[in-house]
Amino acid sequence: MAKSTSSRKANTGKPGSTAQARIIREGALNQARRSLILDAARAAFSELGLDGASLREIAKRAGYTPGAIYSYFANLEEIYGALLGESLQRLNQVVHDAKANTRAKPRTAETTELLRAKVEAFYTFYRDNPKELDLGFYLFNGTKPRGLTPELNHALNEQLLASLQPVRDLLVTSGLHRDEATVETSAVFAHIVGTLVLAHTGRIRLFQQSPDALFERYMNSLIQRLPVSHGQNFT
Amino acid sequence: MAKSTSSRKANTGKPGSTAQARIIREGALNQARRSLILDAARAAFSELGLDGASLREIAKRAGYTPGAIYSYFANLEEIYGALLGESLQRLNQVVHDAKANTRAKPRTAETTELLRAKVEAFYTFYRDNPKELDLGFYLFNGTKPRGLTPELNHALNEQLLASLQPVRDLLVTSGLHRDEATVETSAVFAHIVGTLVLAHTGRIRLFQQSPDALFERYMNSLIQRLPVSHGQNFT
Amino acid sequence: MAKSTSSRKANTGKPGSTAQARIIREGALNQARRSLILDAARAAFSELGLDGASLREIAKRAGYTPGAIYSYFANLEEIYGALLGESLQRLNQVVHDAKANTRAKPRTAETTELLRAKVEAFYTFYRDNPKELDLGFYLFNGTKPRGLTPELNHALNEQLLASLQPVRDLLVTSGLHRDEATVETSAVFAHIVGTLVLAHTGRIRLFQQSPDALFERYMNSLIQRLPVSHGQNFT
Amino acid sequence: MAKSTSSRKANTGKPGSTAQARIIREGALNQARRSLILDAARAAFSELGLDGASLREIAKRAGYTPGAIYSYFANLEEIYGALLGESLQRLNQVVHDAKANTRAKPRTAETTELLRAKVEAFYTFYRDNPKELDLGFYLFNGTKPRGLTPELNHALNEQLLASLQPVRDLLVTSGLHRDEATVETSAVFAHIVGTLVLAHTGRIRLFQQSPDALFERYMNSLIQRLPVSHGQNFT
DNA sequence: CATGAATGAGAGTTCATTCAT
DNA sequence: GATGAATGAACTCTCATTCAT
Repeated sequence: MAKSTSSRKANTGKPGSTAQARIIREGALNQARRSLILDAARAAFSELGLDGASLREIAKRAGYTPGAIYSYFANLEEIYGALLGESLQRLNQVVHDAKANTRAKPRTAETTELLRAKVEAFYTFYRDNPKELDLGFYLFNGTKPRGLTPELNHALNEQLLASLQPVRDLLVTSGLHRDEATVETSAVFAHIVGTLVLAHTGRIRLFQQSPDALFERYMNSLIQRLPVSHGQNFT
Repeated sequence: MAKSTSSRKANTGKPGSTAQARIIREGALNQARRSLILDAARAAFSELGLDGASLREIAKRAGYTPGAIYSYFANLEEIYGALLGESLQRLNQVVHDAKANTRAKPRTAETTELLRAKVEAFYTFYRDNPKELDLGFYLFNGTKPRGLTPELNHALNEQLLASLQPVRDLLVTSGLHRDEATVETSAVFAHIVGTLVLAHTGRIRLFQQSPDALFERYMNSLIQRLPVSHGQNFT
Repeated sequence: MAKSTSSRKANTGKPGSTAQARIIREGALNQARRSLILDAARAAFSELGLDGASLREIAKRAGYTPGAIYSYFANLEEIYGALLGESLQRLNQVVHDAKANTRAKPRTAETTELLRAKVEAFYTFYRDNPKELDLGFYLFNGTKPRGLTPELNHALNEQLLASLQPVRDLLVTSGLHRDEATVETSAVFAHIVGTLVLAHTGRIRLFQQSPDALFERYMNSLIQRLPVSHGQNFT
Repeated sequence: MAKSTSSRKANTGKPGSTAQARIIREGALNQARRSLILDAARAAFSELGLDGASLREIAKRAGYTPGAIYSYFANLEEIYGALLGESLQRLNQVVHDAKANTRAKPRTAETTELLRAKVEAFYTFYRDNPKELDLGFYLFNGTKPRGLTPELNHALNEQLLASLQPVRDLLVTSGLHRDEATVETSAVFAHIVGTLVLAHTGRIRLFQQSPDALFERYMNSLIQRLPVSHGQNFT
């Protein structure tokens, strides 16, 4: 059946454009419109929160009728999943792209500075996109068990792990045992999440603290605790 | 309220009771029924999560009809607010009641052990009542403080601060400068929140970590960093 | 909880009317409004068929908003079930009330004439309320498995059996063995259903037949086959 | 249609073929694809029932997209109509092909046995294809002939009559007056339909009967009532 | 105080059908 | 002929809140 569809399709291509070209073109269009919807979803979500990002609202913002959305996504949760997937992909990119700031201290330990840069990239990403942090937490097992197929859940988890992998690797490079590196990665992740959650919910102001300061403090202490190359030990 | 003491209810007051006595008595009754509703709300909320704790559900569990709830609370969010207030009160109690575990090391630095006990009480409270952590985050979702009056918001914040005050005090006692103690309190709060958020959303399993281990690790490092009385320095 | 509700309710009755009286009154009101909705549902169903009898349509006809219906019925299927239950109750009544027409043949076998009257009552009921025949068939296992709890299904089946019980009893009285009476009851039921289905779908006109004639023909042959008292054999 | 032979398709006609030949060939193609769709529809319908046989589902099973269906059928109901037409055609075939089972009783009255065979073929057809019985009833639901054109309706009726014609003819051959044969044909049709409707809706189980037994019982009584050639009376 | 029927808005989803390509 | 995105209307159902009683 699937075969017969494609063969039929293959024969109906407009003259001058191969079937394959059309498929690619249409696939691109499709992808673009999916993106359009995801943009609308992200905007709705970021302005109104998860509860406000109803299918109707997303459709309205995307310039669609509600039913039209179902041409691109099977259901609302698939949109949420796609949104989170996109977010994690950007996070991944950001962390991977992060480079050590060697401007000020040219001859210091590069590993340490790279580690700092990567963790900071992670921190900054969620600091500046607060809702994307919510997205993951709202979506999964925890507070609001919003479906998600096990496969998607798994894939998303992998993406998250991948984002933190460079951090762990650098911790190992810095002399930490692998297990210890994993623990430290979890800890720094937890610290960042905690700091940002408090910041986003206005709790951090209670202590007249800034999230940036808290984060930097933790980062410094982390680096201090590393066995080698804190930058000071080879004057 | 004055209106509600209508003609057909006027003669239900017991004879021989002054108006004031009746008001007090009724106020107490009122308070009791508010509690009843809050109990129902807490149960519903803890079993079904925020989404499941609809007004209908709460009313049903409290043995009331939906409309009746509005005699005690202006709206659903006021219930949530009250719930959070209650939660923070319990948290306060728990932290204040926490005693140093001096069983094993009778002559060790009590301050340090008391600090550990208090922070642990805080941690344990939220670890064992995960939904109560959610509550605060849902209610004060950054830009969207869900219908809480500024006064209530302020009061709740004060309660939270009060819960952590003992921790800050002990940090000062331990030799930290006041500002530094505040920062450290924020940091430990953030770490706990982060750890638990990751735990509740299943994220911590990704790293094959347990929240307890992560917490204890942080706690130990915190105590290590204190200027005095780590228990080792006066053999 | 249930107890506390009722006790509370008991104390709030208006003066001059006992709580019980109010409950009865309100129960009656409730019942009346349920009836109103069922009337609307029956009308919608009879005019538009099952597909047209949407909850919206029923609500509109009853003068309600869709949501209001849910104060009286848990869901649409419960309405259908109630409709069918009501229908079967009327059928039961009609069959039970059917009396032998002894006007013309005063000294003939009463049993036979009573049998004829009962079966005819059954036939006439569905002939004159064609949609109510559909209702049962659409509702159950068959064509459109529209839910229905097993309990309700069972209850409805019992009602249907009860309607035909008098027929079976009279067949036994007429000398048929019990098993044979059951078979004959099924057969006559099937024949009536078939005749009416063909009539309602316009199929019977194809043969230029009238359902009444077909029915009477079958009835006569049935009576002819009875072992005793056809009315002619004891001049 | 003329429009559809558009410029880009004009040169797809094989060279050397006359316009008429092409029309015929295309007509055949058309017919074949209609069949393809009807096959899909029948499968969907027989597996999922009328409600499940949505246009989307049919299209999917046929390897088409929804819009493509409209090249072959004006709307969904036309598909249903065609499906019913096809069904009746098969019914016709089945009845016509039915031969007397003369194996056991070689010298018995052939007419009677042939009659039995034909009626049984009719019965068996609908017993084994229950959904096809539904089809007719859904389509011609009394007051609401679901979108069938009068012509189609007429044609379908003729097909149904034709299926039963052999039965009527054999009844005449068996000695029944023509009118009486028509009545009996209607009656047996009604009985079969009633029996099967009860069977398909699970109603027959209420009486612990099997449809086959009920049918055979009726068939025997019918043959018994025939004026001649029951096979026993002319040794 | 308490009831609970009712509102009105909105949720996600499905569908036959249309039409530009 | 065929695509498949899009419409628009419909679907059942849930909810916080109101208000006459």
